[in-house]
Amino acid sequence: MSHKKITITDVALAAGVSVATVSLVLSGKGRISQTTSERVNHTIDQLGFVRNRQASSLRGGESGVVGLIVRDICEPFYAEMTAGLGEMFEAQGKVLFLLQSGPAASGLARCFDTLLTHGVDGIVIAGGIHYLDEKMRAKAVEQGVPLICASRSGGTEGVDLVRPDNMQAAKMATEYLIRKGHKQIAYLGGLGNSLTRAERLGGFCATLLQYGLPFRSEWIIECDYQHRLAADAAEDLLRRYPKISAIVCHKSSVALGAYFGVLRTGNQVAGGSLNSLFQKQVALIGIEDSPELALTEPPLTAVSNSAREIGHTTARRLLLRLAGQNLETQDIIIHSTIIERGSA
Amino acid sequence: MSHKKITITDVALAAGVSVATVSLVLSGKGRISQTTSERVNHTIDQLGFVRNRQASSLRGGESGVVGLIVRDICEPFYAEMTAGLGEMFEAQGKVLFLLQSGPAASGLARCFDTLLTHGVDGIVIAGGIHYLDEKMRAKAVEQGVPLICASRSGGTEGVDLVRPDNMQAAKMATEYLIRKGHKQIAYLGGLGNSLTRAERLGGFCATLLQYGLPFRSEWIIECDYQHRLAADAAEDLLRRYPKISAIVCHKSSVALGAYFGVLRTGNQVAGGSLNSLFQKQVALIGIEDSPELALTEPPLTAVSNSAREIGHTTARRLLLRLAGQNLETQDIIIHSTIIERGSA
DNA sequence: TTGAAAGCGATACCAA
DNA sequence: TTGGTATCGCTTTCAA
Repeated sequence: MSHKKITITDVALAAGVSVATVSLVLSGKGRISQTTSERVNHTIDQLGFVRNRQASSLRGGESGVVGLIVRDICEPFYAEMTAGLGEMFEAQGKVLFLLQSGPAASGLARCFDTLLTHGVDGIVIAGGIHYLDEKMRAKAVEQGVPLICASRSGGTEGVDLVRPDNMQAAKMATEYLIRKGHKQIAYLGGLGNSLTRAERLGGFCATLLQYGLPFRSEWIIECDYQHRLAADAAEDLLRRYPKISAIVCHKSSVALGAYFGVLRTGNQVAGGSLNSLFQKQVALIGIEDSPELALTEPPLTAVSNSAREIGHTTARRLLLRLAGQNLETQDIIIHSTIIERGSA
Repeated sequence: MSHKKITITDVALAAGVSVATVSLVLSGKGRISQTTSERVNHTIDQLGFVRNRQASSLRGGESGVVGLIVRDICEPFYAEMTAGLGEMFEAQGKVLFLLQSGPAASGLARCFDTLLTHGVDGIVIAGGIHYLDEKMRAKAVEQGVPLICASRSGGTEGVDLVRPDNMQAAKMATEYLIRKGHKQIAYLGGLGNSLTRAERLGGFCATLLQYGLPFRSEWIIECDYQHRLAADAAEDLLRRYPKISAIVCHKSSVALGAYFGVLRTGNQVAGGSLNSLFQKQVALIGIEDSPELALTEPPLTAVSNSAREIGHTTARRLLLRLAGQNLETQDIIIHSTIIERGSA
């Protein structure tokens, strides 16, 4: 018993005007008299008419849909970036297709085709952008669909890219520790094949050099996303090199892990009240913030991840392209700020 | 210089067949000879043709699009549920519209209209479902668009709902503590107006009664999402009622906060090695797991949030409805499991 | 200011 | 097994 769907024809009939008029009222384009406009609008919500965007975009206009391909929406960074994107687009009356590419290369290509077939106006690729190949690029150009990447690390050719300034973030973190008087600083976390990590390490090392501090490669420790390993690694590092007085943590989960690692060594995390003069204090700072870091005692200072801002900026950039602007491809770098919480 | 878009007409022309034939090849419906089929397929990817789904769904078919309205994608629970939904739908060749309704009631209605206008085949509402009113319900029915809710707590009428079993989750958590020998158990976290909390409290109280344990309303403490407050609340609670030996935590962030609260009182969290016989041990258990809970020393036991499974189940249910099954509206309840980590 | 009519790209029915 | 063609709902000239 599905009530026959209401179309502009029905509206036109009921309002006693032509379909063309209804269409004009809908889009607010032609000059329509006050009275007609009101009458049409009235019949529209009397009949419960909903405009069919598929039909309108078929005829010529935009679809009002942008596609987002994200590797894994569960990663807080991408979740927040997605939220930022969504906010911005929804404010423009656009809506987001969300596809998850997963870890495999084939995922991206599959998502890409799906989006094209659905007639999106533009595509945002977030994460896993190294899988973006020339073939996809070409296809996007051919279809006239602008492409833009948002990622945690750099490295694409001929495509707009919005990303955090990993180097600057690490620099800020390191300088923060140095200004607090630390001279023996280690870097903990991330895996060797991570581009993001490479960039952050760059900032870390450069800052040490800049301040004339020693750089020791044994103080740069890999450890993967499993929290517990970060704690182990921190503990091990501190036991082996008791001189270390501060650690730059590759990401927030590592910072949290390191926090527990420090406690296990019997030392204190710097910033809290000094309970004992016999305990050494180790300072921690995280790159990429997360709410959990506010929780420890003392709470941990971190560098913001700027995920939401990256989302906003990406959306704005894509909107420019959609507006038909002919722009050079560009890397847009979003800076981070320090979120000081009292650890030092 | 946008290359004119390739349509099936172009393909038909190039392959020397009719558009009807191409369409049949595309959908694999009519019986087409091997040779023709191959020739068509060949020209298709020679010309780089991409099928326009807007056009096909206009004519009659499904759009292959499902709308998802989520209050805030940044909440890990909903992020993971979204991931589960996406996986399932993508496996069926469907794609997800993601809209964020935000905290306001108006948000839901706006998202809802947007989705209808875009011609989605079905709609999933995740979170904020108490804003779902009769008007929207009616509109969905009128448009023939199945509606389904996925949420953390119950309470809708006439709409399919997939949700966790909050009561059972709290029951499990409480029983877990009781079996470890605890008799003085408190409940910490959540706000009074939360339905989810009400359900969990129900399970908590029922279990206490069932085991003949005392139920004291002063041991049921509200505290909001700010982590730090959870620590304060736990500390305060334990100082005021030193008899309390275990706490059921409303969610994972509260559990983490409570962990620090316990430490501040000078007590130990149960499960670790006994450092001192003079310290009391307080057991913690979280409802809704999160990776951070594996991090503390000792790691915290929790009840799984089953977010991904809720996503899967919701998707399956909607797919049934899309397949035209005429089903009774139903509440589907997903059970939780204990993730034991050694705290007790 | 409004109306009539020609498509947009794909589908599906009816013929051939 | 294939080909013509009306049709989906809407936009957009061009006339009235």
